[in-house]
Amino acid sequence: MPVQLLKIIEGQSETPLPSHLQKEDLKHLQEGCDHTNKYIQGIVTLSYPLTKLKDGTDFFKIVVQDSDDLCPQINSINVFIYGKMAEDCAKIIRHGETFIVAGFKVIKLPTEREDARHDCHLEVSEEAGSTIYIYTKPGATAALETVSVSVAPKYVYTPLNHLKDGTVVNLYGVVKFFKPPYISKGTDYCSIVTLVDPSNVKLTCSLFSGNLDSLPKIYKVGDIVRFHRIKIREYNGQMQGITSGGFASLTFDGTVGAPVVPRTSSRVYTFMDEEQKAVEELRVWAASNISISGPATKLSGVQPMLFFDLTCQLVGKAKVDGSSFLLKVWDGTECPYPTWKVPVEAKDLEGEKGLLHQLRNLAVDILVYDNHVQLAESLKIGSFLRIYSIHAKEASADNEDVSHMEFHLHGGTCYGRGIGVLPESNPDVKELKEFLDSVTLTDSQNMESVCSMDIDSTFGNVTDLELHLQRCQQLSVTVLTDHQDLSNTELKTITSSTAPQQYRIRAKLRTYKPQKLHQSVKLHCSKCNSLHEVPDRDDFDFILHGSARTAPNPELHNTSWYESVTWTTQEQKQREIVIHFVKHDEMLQHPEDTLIMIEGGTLKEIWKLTKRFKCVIPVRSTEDDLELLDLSAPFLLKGNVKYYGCKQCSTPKPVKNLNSIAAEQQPSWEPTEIAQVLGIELLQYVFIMKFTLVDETGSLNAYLFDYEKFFQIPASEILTSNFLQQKMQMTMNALCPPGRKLGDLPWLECFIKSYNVRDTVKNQVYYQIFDTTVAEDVV
DNA sequence: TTAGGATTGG
Repeated sequence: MPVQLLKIIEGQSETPLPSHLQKEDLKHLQEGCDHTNKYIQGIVTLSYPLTKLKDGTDFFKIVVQDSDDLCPQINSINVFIYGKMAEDCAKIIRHGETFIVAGFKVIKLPTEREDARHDCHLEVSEEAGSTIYIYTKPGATAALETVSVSVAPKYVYTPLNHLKDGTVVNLYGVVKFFKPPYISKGTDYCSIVTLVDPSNVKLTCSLFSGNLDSLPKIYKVGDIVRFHRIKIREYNGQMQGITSGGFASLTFDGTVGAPVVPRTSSRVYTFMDEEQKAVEELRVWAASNISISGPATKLSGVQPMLFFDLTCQLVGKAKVDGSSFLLKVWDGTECPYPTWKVPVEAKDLEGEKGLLHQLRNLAVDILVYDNHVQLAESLKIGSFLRIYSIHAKEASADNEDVSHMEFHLHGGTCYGRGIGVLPESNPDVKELKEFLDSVTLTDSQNMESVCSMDIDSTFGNVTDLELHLQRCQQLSVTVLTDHQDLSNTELKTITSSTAPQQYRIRAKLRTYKPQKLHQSVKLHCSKCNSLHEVPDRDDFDFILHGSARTAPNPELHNTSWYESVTWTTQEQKQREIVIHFVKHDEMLQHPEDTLIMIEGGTLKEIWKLTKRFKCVIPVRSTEDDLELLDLSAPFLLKGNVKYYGCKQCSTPKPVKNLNSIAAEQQPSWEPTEIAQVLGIELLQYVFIMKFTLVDETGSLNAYLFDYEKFFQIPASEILTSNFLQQKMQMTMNALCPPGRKLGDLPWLECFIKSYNVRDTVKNQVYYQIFDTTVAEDVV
């Protein structure tokens, strides 16, 4: 969190600006772009009197002219300063002074400007984390120069690895485990919440409150919470959080890309851009660091001996006895097993009789026990619930031929067992409601046929909507290798959102580039992030020819760690070829285990040697050592693969460093290890492709950057394998069958992440596919 | 104060 600071500095040299800040030209300023590390500098040409807004906030407006870049079209901008900063600035800012601001917000107004002023204005305030620097002219009044205001951030958030016993702190965390609020044995409700954050430290909090509403509204693992004033204590050698006076919490959906709307009962809370940023950052972190259980279980998917969470609607309830209570719920799907019916007196059953009859095959009985009874009694018919850790138990009564399924919510709160009421605004509830509505509609049309069906015909009464859903959920030609819990985002939503974010999408591949697949293979340096074309054989040949002019140096033959053999070719123009066989334990190894270094060989000769020996390193002689060839040539050949080094990032070391690998007990001659001892930054083969993806709402171009995972073909091997090239072509034909209409293209499920790329003129958002692979059965 | 995560009974 940037420290909000307002300073007066005499002369620019006295206190330099923070080094991460870069000057932004007015003409490059755009609403919606990330200006986090930018500042705007200009001369104050106009200022207005300090005023107060309707809500009492101080407001100060100035006009700042970019003195370095007097672009005739845009040379000045309005700056709106709010709150304490407005008051401070109004006191000290004078015309002609240099004004610098970082941490501003760019706002575009709908009206077109006709003067040379920017059509956006800057909004500046402590709350937005802005920093203002004013360079006063020498000789300004002494009183002004002494003004220096330093404002501490309003809230400081402690990472979970920095918690100390006995402190009261504010913190953010991702929910790793929780028990929904339940009635404790004392006087309060209790909720247990275990948080984790990017420090990877866990914190379990015991939260108590007499008011159910003031406990965090956590609905699922992965939700993000902000706690204010939580007390930290040590318990059993671990830090523990516990509610203290003034405890307050906000809870957010943990889904990347979902709106950042806090769930809270407080009417007053601080929530600024910084909070939004904190939540978004935690979401992205959580997406790849928290394992969230798979898709929610529906009644149609329950298995015996399963504990599951169910999102459902309450349609009936009844007192059974002192220690158990019956809930009748449905989720629109039908349990594939016969379900038990808990016998209760008709007079004890609360709920709409007509609906209960209508739903008699879809609603299930859940018996809740002990501590859950009191809460269950208070539930309202029609409300939406999430019941956590229901036990699905297969049982058979003596008088039954077939077994049935029972649903129990056992007593206690182990594993978060409990009942939570979901608000109608909850996205899962919205989805469920839509589904239930459609089921009710269908049922009212053919109720009799549905109800007359044999209950054992498991999927006999699948509704039209379900059929439609099944069609929509037809198998994708790609599968996700992680984060299956994320729900899909429409492409239009993605293209209209700011980056960086991560999304799960379901789209069709309209086209891709390059169409010639071998052109998709590049070499990538993970250190400097550069991409290179794979050199062709002519390049290598040329370098080999060049190095052949250097005569082998006999003094370098037969050392302690290699044995050397020299051949003279029988061609007209005689050539000398030297092969140095690297020894292990002073012994030569089998050829297939041996690394050789070669001087003076041709492309063909080297290629032949790679078939016989484990590794081949082309070298040439210098006065006192062997050295690698130019890095445009492969520094190592192993199997079918030529390994290259990054020219920019490599600092070749003496070849004798290989000795350290040779001396290992069982030298593996791994290219990464060889590269390391030779000071080579290994370039990796990678597929780079551009996929044009479409769905019903829009399209976007996403880059595929894949070493091996997506195609399940190593990029390093494809250039030398006809078989793999054919396999890749077939894969692409499956993902994007040539000559098909858009509607007939298969679906792809992918993860994509958006990211910003800024050049001198503008910021652009790109998308990259990740954690996605071609489905096994596609090729 | 309460709970302090860590299933399986009715």
